[in-house]
Amino acid sequence: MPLFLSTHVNKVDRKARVSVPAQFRTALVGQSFAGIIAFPSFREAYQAIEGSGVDRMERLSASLDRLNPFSDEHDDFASVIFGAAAPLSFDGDGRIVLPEHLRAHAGITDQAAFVGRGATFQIWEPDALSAFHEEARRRARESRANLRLDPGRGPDDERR
Amino acid sequence: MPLFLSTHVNKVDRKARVSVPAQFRTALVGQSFAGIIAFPSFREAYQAIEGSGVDRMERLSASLDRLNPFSDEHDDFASVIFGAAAPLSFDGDGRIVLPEHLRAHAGITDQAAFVGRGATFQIWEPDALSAFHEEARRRARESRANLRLDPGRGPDDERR
DNA sequence: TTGACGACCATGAAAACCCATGTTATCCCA
DNA sequence: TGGGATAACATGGGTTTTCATGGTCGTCAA
Repeated sequence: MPLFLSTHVNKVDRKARVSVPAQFRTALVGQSFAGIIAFPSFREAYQAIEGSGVDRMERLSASLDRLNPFSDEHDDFASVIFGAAAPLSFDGDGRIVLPEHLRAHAGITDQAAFVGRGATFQIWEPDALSAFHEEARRRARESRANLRLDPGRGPDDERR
Repeated sequence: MPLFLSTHVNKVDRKARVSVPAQFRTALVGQSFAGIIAFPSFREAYQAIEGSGVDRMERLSASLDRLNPFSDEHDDFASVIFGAAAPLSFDGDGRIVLPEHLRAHAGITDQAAFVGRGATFQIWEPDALSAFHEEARRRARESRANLRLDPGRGPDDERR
């Protein structure tokens, strides 16, 4: 299982290519597809791109398919995730091209920040990322304050 | 097992031919039939065309047969699916011909959107797709909670 | 004959591939 | 430990290949 750590900011050239951080690439060796799977995160709070290796997608697909192939339950989900997901293969130098709809979603123009998240990673427009970090820090401070009043909560709890 | 991802909009020419996206075709190499199986989706919510490789149809048939071979339920299901399913073979350039009854069902005239759904895909009239997609996105956000990745879980996996 | 269908060919646009370069990090040896 | 050599990596540009799309010709059947 791959492990994605730390943040790397790379340049997006005029052909919309970006180098995937070497660390991330080595985390992905041995997967059945030499590249990444990317799809727009559908959170309200921010517009980033979610990324992972194919293996994770295959597991996801298999889970959905096995449960009940024709149920309404996962119908929306399948369309939204798989329909918007793009397999982005590495070129000889470990770069991918970011499709227009993904760049638009994340507001990416000439730089992209790869943010490790453990089993997955995200791709951000650098300024949006720092703004988000700022917010996160602020919220973290607040919840630390709340901690005194409400001992059940920690900085992590609002994430899920 | 094939993995169908992203959305491709292709033209339907006056002979009702459409290119099946190259990505989808490569996902299907090695199957016992060089083409796709298509049948009208029997959902209330929308009229699209369901598509997959033969292998999946064979598996579907096998599991139906194994579970409850002589039930009425199975009977209805079998006639609806297999009766309306059409094997559409690729021509030399990877195109298929969309039969009239399928085009009518989905309202397809001069464009067809292939939407990846993991183990299967759908074929839509582009405008109908965007209408549905908007709704689906909204609903998916709300019910994100109850999805779980089957094998190899990590701390992140239950989120989406 | 007409109309549907399959095989084959042509073409423009877009994507994948290959090579070159500067820069940074890493290694090795004095 | 310093400093030069070397390898790894991010980045830019050009070139070839793939792909979607349109068309024509021939065949078989209604």
